[in-house]
Amino acid sequence: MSEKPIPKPTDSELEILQVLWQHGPSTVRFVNDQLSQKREVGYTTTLKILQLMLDKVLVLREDDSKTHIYRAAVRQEETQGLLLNRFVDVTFGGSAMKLVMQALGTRATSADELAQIRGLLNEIEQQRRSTSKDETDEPA
Amino acid sequence: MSEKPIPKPTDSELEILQVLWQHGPSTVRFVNDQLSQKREVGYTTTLKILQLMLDKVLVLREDDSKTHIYRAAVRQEETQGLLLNRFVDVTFGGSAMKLVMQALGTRATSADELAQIRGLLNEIEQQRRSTSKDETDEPA
DNA sequence: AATATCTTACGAAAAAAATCGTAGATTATA
DNA sequence: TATAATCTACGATTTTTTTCGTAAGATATT
Repeated sequence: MSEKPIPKPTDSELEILQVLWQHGPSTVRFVNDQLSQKREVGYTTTLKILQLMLDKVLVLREDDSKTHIYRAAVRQEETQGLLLNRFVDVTFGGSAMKLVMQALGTRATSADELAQIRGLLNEIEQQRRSTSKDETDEPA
Repeated sequence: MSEKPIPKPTDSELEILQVLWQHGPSTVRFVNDQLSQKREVGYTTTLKILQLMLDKVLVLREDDSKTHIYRAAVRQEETQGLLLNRFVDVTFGGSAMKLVMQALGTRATSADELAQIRGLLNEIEQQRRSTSKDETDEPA
C-alpha cells in the first residue's frame, strides 16, 4: 500500500534530473556547467533548485565530503512515465495512440528505431496472447 | 520566411484549445461548462484565459452576435507537434523513440490501436523504400 | 419601465516557478 | 597566517500562470 506519490518535477527540475540521470551523482558546479551549455543559468539558481528538490526528495545529498554531491532520488523510467501520462492527458486528450502516431509521423526516426518499435509491438502482442487467460474473448 | 512562431500555450490554455478543437467555435459559457465537468473553474477565469489567448492570437473571436464566439486560431496537429517536440526534448532528452517505447509499454493500448501503429510503421517504411533512391517522387 | 440575468472588461490578488544577491562558512593558495 | 576562491544557506525579487471580484453594459423577463 506504499504507493509512491512522486512529486511532480517542474521543467527546471527535469532539466537537472536529466543531468543526474545521465552523469550520475554530481556537484552543483557540475550540474550548473552542464545546464550552462544550453542556456544561461546562475550558479545560485541551480543551487537553489537543487535545494528545493532536496526538500521534495527528488534528489538526495551527500554531505560527507567538502562539497555536496547530489544524486537523483527518483528513477528515470518512473518519472518519465508519470510525466508522459500527464502530457498525454493534457495534450492528446488521453490517447497515447495519437501521441505515438504523431511522434512517429513528425519526428525523425531511424530505420533502426522503427525496427525496435516493431519489436516492442511484437512483444506486447505476444504477451497479451499468453496473459489473456480465458480464450479469445469474454462474455461481454 | 513566414515561419509561424506559435506562442506556447500553457496547460490551462491547452485545456481550452482541446474544447475548441473538439467542439468547434464556442461561447465562453460553453467552454466553461465543458471544463467544469472535469474540475471546478470560475466563469470569469475561463473568460480571462480566453481573453489572454486572444491577445496571443491562440484564438479568434466573433463579435458579431451578442455574445462572443471563440474559435481556435492554431491547428491541432501543429500545436500538438510543437508541444510534443518540446516534451520529447525536456523529458526524453530528444529521443522520440524512447518516448514511444515508454508510451507503448506503460499506457494501456488496445489491440486495435497496436494494429494501427503497426500500419503506420509499414507506411513509413514503405515510403522510405520509395523515396530513398529515386523513383516517382515528389514533384511537390 | 423595472428587475433579474448574463456578459464583458479590467484590475488585482494568489499561487507557482525561477532567478539572483549577499553573508557567512569552508577550503585552497600564496 | 593572510588572501583569494569556492561553497552553502537564505531571503527576497521577478516572472509566469491561474484565479477571482466587481463594475458596467447588454439582454431577457415580467
